Formats: sequence, C-alpha cells, structure tokens
Amino acid sequence: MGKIDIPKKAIYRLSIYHRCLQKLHDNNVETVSSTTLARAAGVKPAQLRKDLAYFGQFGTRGLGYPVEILSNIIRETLGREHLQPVILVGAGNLGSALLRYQGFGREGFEVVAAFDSMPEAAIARGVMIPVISIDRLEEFIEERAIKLAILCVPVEAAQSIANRLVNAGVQGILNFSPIVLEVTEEVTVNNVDLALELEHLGYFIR
Amino acid sequence: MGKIDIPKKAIYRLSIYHRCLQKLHDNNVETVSSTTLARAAGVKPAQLRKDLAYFGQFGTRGLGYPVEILSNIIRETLGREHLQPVILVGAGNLGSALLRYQGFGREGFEVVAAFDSMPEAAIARGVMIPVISIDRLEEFIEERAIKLAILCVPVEAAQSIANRLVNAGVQGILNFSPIVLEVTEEVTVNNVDLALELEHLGYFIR
DNA sequence: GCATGTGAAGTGTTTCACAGCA
DNA sequence: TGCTGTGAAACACTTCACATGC
Repeated sequence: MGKIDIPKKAIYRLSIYHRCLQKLHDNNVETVSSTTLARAAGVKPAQLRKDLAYFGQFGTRGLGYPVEILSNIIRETLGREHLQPVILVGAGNLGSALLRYQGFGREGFEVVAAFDSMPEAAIARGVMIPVISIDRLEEFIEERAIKLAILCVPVEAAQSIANRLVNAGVQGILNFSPIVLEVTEEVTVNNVDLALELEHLGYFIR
Repeated sequence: MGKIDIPKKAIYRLSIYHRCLQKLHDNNVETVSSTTLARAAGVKPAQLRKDLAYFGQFGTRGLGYPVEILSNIIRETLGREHLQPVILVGAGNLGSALLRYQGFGREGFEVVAAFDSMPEAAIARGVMIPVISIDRLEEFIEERAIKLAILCVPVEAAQSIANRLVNAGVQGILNFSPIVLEVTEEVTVNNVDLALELEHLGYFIR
C-alpha cells in the first residue's frame, strides 16, 4: 500500500478529526488540545495523539495542535488536496438519491457523471448531473482518469460492473450492493450495506 | 448486553452468513461445510466456525452444517423471528430514497412510517409509506412500541431528534448524519456516513 | 505547569493446528 | 476419511502512564 503501518481504523478517524478541525477553524480557533479534539470526535485523547503520531509530530507540548496546519496535513494525507472526481454507476432509486445528496460535495468530492443502462429514465427524475449510457463507461473512465466510483446497481449486476470498473482503471469502489465483491488486491472496496446495518441493530435491542 | 462475550464484528458477519444460507436454501442445498460457506461470505473457514461456536454447536463432524436449521438459528439470534417495525425520521432527499429502497423489506424489516417537519412536501414525492408530522413522533413510538429508527435529518437537528427518539423508547438508531451522536448506554447507534466512506477510499488510491 | 509523544501493558480479534467425532 | 470445535499462538488495536519539551 506504499504507506507504512497504520491501522485501518485510524484512517477512518482521520476523516472525523478533519471535520472537527474544520468546524474549529470556522470558529477561528487556532490551537486545540488532544483532550478537546478527542472529545469532539468521540475518542480517547491518547488514541487521537497516537493516530496523529503515525504521520509525524504536529503538536507543541504544553500547548496543543495548530488547527489550520493540522487540518491541511490530514486533507493531504487523505488525498484530498485537489477536488476528486467520482462517478456513480446505477442511477436507480438509491443511486439517483445519492446524486442529489449534498454531502459528497461538501466534503470535497465532485460526482462528475452517472451511468445507467436506461439513462433517459434517470434524467427524467430531475438530476442535474449528466446520466450517460453504461456502454460508454470504460471510455469515460479512461478519458477522465477516474479513480473512484460509487456502485448502486442491482445485486445481480454488481460483480460484473465492478470488474468493468477495475479493468478501466478505477481503484476505489463505494459499494451499496449487498454482495461481497471480488476484486484484485490493488483495489479498495468500501461496503455500505444498509440492510446489514439494520440487522446488526436487531441483535442489540433486548 | 445480556448475551455473553461475542465480538461485535462477529455479529455483522452473522448477517452475511444468514444471507448466504438463504441463497443456499433457495437452491435446495441441505448441508454446507465451513469451507464453502466461508468462501461465499468472504471470510476464512476457521473464523466462520469460531463465530458459529459462540452460539452453540450446530455442525456435524465430517459432514458440515444443516442449512435450514442454521439459518433459523441465526435469524433468531439477530432478533428477527418476527417482522421488525422501523420508523424513518427525516423524509428529505436521502430519507425519501430510503423509503423507496426495497432492501430493508427484503431482509425482514418493515418501515411502518416516516416523520418530517414538512410531511406534505414528502408525500408529494410519491412515497407510499405514510409521512407524519414530527410533532407526533413520541406518540407513535410509544403506541406502536417502536424499537428501531432510521435517522436522516439535517446534521443540526440530529442530536435533538435522537434525544427524542431515545426518550420515547427507541433502542437502536441507524444514523445517516455526519455527527457523533451522544446517547445513553442502553442505546445502540450504527453510523452510516457516506462522505466518510468516500474520504476513506481517497487514502488508498495511490 | 501543561500537553504532547511513545514504549509497554492490556484488550480484542483472527488464525493456526490438531484433537475428537460422525 | 472429512470436517467440526477449540485451546493456544499470533496479530491488531487501544489504553495506560510517564518521560520529554515548550
């Protein structure tokens, strides 16, 4: 993976820290202690310090961390210095809702295009992002050097579309299908399995 | 939590095993070995066996596990013997897409009602599930003894709505807001943070 | 004095490897 | 023989506790 030995979970927390730091920056806070930032992020202070230490030494003893500098370092670490283009595949029910979802843009991702086997139907739903025929998937990925894709196709199609994405050069897939995708080692898949999350809750309610 | 000492992650995998078992059952398979089931679920055989062993002994040495029986046991363990009623709060963009999402019903959950501060607007989007004024939230939860809620309100409102849910008796929250909810210990929160998942991928693409 | 950075201890989870049983 | 069930080893991650430095 290139980078050294950093717990996967620490990467997730980095995103959370980044959000908290942005909020602090908006409030003109310049320095923050591990205790304060940890509380905002919902973790223990020691964990926060250890997470940050994986990447270097950014704090001043007796004082804390510089909000803006730390925020920028995390942004860079997460590969988000530049606006990252993303495509969405499968503009059905969930897919077109995600197209309208503001959250991605707010965090610095631009959904540049959507693909569907029936692009006309999707356009009719009032989506502002271009919906393109799935036939032109590979062409687009290569032309625009797309690295990230959001996959919302029906479960039967998921694996075959995933294969096409990977072959065309996609390196990260955010997968909404309830299926374990098989991909080569260089590709990272993040699963968002809505029904599974709900089932998981079922276990904990008495 | 009542139950003994079972890794949280094992609970998640239980849901996946359950899905695989259902598929096997549909294909009239009666017995399955840990190797086969593990491959389908994307885990190692030893892990599958250990996960199942937390709940008892269901396999036959030299043969494997009985598909139907094991499937039922997992269903019961996950608290899904009966159809579980769920409410959704916040029928905005993402929320109303989730209302139309078929996946929850497929896995045995019934979204019985949605709540919004502007219920009329949501109804106009063609949702078939009743959308009720947020004012009647507590009333409904208590009347129907709702235990699970899907939370899709704007981030500013998330914590206060969560408080209302918990006070009314909700024990599990599937939270789509990018915020760390603070709840009492008896309540379980599952976070689905879409932007965070995308950010996480950003780290791994070169 | 105060808050970071970090070895070391602790906790939780996964994997191994093999005994035990159909 | 084949496959489960499980102690023990390995690994991964978290927390502690304190030396270090501003």
